[in-house]
Amino acid sequence: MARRKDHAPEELKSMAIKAVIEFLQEQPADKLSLRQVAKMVGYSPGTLINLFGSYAFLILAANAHTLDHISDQLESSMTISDDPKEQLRLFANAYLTFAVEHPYQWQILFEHHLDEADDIPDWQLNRISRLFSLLESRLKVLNPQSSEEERHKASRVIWAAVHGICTLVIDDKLFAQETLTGESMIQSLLTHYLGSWTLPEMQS
Amino acid sequence: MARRKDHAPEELKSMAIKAVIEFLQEQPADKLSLRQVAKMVGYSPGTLINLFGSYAFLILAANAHTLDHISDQLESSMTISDDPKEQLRLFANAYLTFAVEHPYQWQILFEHHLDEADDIPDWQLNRISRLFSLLESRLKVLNPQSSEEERHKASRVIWAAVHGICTLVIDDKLFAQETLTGESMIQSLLTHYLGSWTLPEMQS
DNA sequence: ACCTGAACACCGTTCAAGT
DNA sequence: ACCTGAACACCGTTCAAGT
Repeated sequence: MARRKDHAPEELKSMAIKAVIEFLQEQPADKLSLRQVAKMVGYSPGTLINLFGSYAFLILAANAHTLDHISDQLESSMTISDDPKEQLRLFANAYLTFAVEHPYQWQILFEHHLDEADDIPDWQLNRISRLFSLLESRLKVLNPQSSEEERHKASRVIWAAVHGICTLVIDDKLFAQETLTGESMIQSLLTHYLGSWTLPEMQS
Repeated sequence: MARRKDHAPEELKSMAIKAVIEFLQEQPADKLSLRQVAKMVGYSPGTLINLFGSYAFLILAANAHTLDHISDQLESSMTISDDPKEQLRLFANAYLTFAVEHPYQWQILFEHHLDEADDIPDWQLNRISRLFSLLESRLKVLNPQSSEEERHKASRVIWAAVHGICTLVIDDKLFAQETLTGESMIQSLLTHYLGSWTLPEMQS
């Protein structure tokens, strides 16, 4: 008794993505399944596979949505201040805030490993490189004498460090005293790393 | 036709753990399954569940093994030098090296989230806090005036940062030029963070 | 053209039955 | 006492059949 629902493909796609993200607000990724999502949107599992190609690609589409959301938040967080140092702090804290408030949604963004065959989609590359550009431009204001290569490296070191702080804070794997918050770690990281990096005789 | 194999429980346990780790040298965690492990050791899935309690606890036991292995490597890496700065660099690089050489085994160590109900086992707490102590003692040599709280924080910032570098290097999510290696990122991190952190007027 | 529902090959877990 | 094998309730994916 196959019954045609009146949803355009694109409409159904965004419904499925929305369902995934909704689910991840309360339950971890390993509790999620294609059949669950299908039930949520009122279609059969096969239909979703027809639409997205596979369950893995559905997750990938949801991750695209998440990444858009995050980059919007990060960009707008920067507008609060004009001081480049403060902007970097806001940037990093906005990232931490998202991770803490949506841990399961954030985790699946990095724990969903697609098969090595298919490469990273373009949209992801563009989003990320835009965020790195923002970091690099703030670094240039902080240290105009720095080379492009130095800023390239520094932006990635900072981003990886902030990312690591978020990961371990969420998983509670820091075995730290309660006084040690993610924010104060970011503060420490930026203060000291940038403190040295912006010195005139800075190198590498 | 149930046939009793002549393996003591502890023997079978270590066989299963070994099988898990062997598997993860070549295939990612999501390809692994209890039934696979059972086949490898020549027992039924139910037997392994009887032994470990669940599949999740089998993975946890394998992770305990991995953590032992890593902490051994980290500790011995430090003995190569007497310079505390160099020791920290060796420490971090040993961590990176393990992650790069055993990516799937390393990933499952952090991507295996047990249910929030059961807490972190003691062995893990001990192993990790020992590694943090090592970091903190090197920091004390570098900056004897620092307070215990400052070293507590700095050790966690450095560890989280190095961890983040490893994560993103393995997943190739840095969108970096080929000249930018994990080692050079660690170098940059330690040089600049410690450069500022060891200054006399250091604070927080 | 679009969608379903049954089938397939998996999965972790349980437990009565075998030795 | 120890282990198995069938059963159970899941899973992603495929595809002939329905509308």
